[in-house]
Amino acid sequence: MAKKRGNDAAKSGNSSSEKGEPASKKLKSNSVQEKTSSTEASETFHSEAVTNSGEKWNFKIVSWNINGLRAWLQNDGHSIIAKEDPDVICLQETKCSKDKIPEAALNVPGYKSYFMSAEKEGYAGVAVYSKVAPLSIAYGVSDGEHDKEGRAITLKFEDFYLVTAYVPNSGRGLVTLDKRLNWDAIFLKYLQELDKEKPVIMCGDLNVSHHEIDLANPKTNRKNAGFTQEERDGFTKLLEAGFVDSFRHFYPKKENAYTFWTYMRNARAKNVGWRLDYFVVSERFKESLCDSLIRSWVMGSDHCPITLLIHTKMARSS
Amino acid sequence: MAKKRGNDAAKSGNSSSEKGEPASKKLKSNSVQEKTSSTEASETFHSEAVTNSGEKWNFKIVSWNINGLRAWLQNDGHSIIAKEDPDVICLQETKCSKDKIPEAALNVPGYKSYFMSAEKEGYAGVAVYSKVAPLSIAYGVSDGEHDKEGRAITLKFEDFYLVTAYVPNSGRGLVTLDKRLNWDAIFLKYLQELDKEKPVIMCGDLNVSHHEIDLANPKTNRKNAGFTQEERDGFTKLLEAGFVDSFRHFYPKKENAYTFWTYMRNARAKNVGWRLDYFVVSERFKESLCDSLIRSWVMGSDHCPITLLIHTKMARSS
DNA sequence: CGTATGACG
DNA sequence: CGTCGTACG
Repeated sequence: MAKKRGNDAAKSGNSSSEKGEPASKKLKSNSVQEKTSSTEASETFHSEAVTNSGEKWNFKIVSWNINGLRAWLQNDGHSIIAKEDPDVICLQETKCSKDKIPEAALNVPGYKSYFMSAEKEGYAGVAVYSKVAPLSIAYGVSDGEHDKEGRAITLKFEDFYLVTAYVPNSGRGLVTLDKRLNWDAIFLKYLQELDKEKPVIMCGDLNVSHHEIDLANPKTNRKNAGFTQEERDGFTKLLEAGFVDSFRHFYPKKENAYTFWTYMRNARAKNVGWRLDYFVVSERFKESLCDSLIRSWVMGSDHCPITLLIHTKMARSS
Repeated sequence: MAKKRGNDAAKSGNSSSEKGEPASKKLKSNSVQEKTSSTEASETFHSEAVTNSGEKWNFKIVSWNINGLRAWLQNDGHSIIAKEDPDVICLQETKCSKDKIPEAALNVPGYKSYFMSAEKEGYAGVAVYSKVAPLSIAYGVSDGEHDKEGRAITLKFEDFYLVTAYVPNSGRGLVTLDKRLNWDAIFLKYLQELDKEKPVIMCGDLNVSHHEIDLANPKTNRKNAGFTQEERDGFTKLLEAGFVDSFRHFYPKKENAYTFWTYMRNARAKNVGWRLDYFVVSERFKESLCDSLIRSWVMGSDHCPITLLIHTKMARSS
């Protein structure tokens, strides 16, 4: 039977505490706003977010670039599933061929699991766990070259498509920028095709920080992978095609909000980071959004998980 | 000026405590023999050993397969030099090209250093540190193929040659047994040539356990690298050519005396080991030997160091 | 800096 | 199991 969520998660305090500048987002009148002033994230997974029309969230999606499934398991990254209890969790950079996926990752109680690995050992790879079995599932983006690299999985649900992607990194010295720009074009078309049928929720490591606000050192990274004009333009083009950066939808001016910190130079402790991970949704799906959150305190990878809270009317069983 | 040793090292207790079955070796009458019964090594570097004719040791040589110079430095293997204060220390498997040797290993106060690295990065390689500058030094064994792999250094001293060697491993499935047997023949000739001129002290990782007593699991290793009949025969041939296994000279029946334990299966804690490291000397040099010791408690590699105590009449400065 | 390979032991 | 190398990020 369909289960309502959001309600039962109600507790005192800390809801919406990540919101520096709530924008198009309505806050519940009784929400506690302490800890709201700084850029600090509160270390809770609780939220009472609602849609613009006041419907409480009842479906949660997590996305996380885990930088190696096996290391992530050892680092207890896995525990995010118990803590967030998401309906769907999408993982990028599993770096693990299918036959080497540990039992604990293959069979997660309560979830169906889907994997797409790269041909190259220990490279790229994505995975999805879903409580609800999708109507159908598709691997890749229908491109011979990109699909060798295990970069996308699409789940068709009743009222939306969910696509998770690990977008090609342009590399040191931008040696693979061409591959990346080729992906951007192909991927946009892919999303547009899906969008003709149903609203799309696309999430993952998009390997770009869109604007200066989206990384700690915009000035010095203009020529570096993840902040070249070409990559930024690719993202702009995506939004212009009728999609929305859900985090900026809720927090248009929030600074110091990142999802990736290089392991080098103690960057995470200093919050010298990049926002590379996104939930991007079809324009018309905005009305179903309740919140878009960055779990910046969650360790286990050089990226942190991000969480999307939505209200869906589709039947859900768990 | 020449400095006498052995004497000044005198302390109470624990001398000769490694000796399970003292054989051709004379014990000092006042030596304490507690801890002598078991196979346990006492954790001391002290000794008052003398030659058959009663001359105290005054020259100490250490040999150690360190399994990676840089890791060994990090594991504080380096501290053996302060603890043993050897006149010469020979290292095998430095796994480090010359240009990558850390400063701390290049310049050891009180020692001259000599390195022979393999062409292949991170493979094999040997090194020698000596307080006394040798009369001359030679790298390799005058063989084009073997000498690409950085496997031997020869130091010419007044009254002996010191050769250190890292003998080729025959490999899993004995894939490089041929290379190994080729080495054995070439190396034996090389030693015999030196032996014509002066007595030879040869030390290092010979990658063979000679007899069943020299490894924990002789039955199951008959077909494995380090205990094949061919490798054992090679060692027998070396001894038949007029050389002596100094450890067996002193301890002909001592069991459970090993110098290598695989990192796998907790082998070292269980003393499931192999005696692969040796001091082999010219027959006529026996009269200069004071002791041949295994420092089985010294950590920092999957091998432990071994120590040779000799009496030399050559002038020594320090 | 850290997760992956693969060679070697 | 652990130390190397290289690729990748």
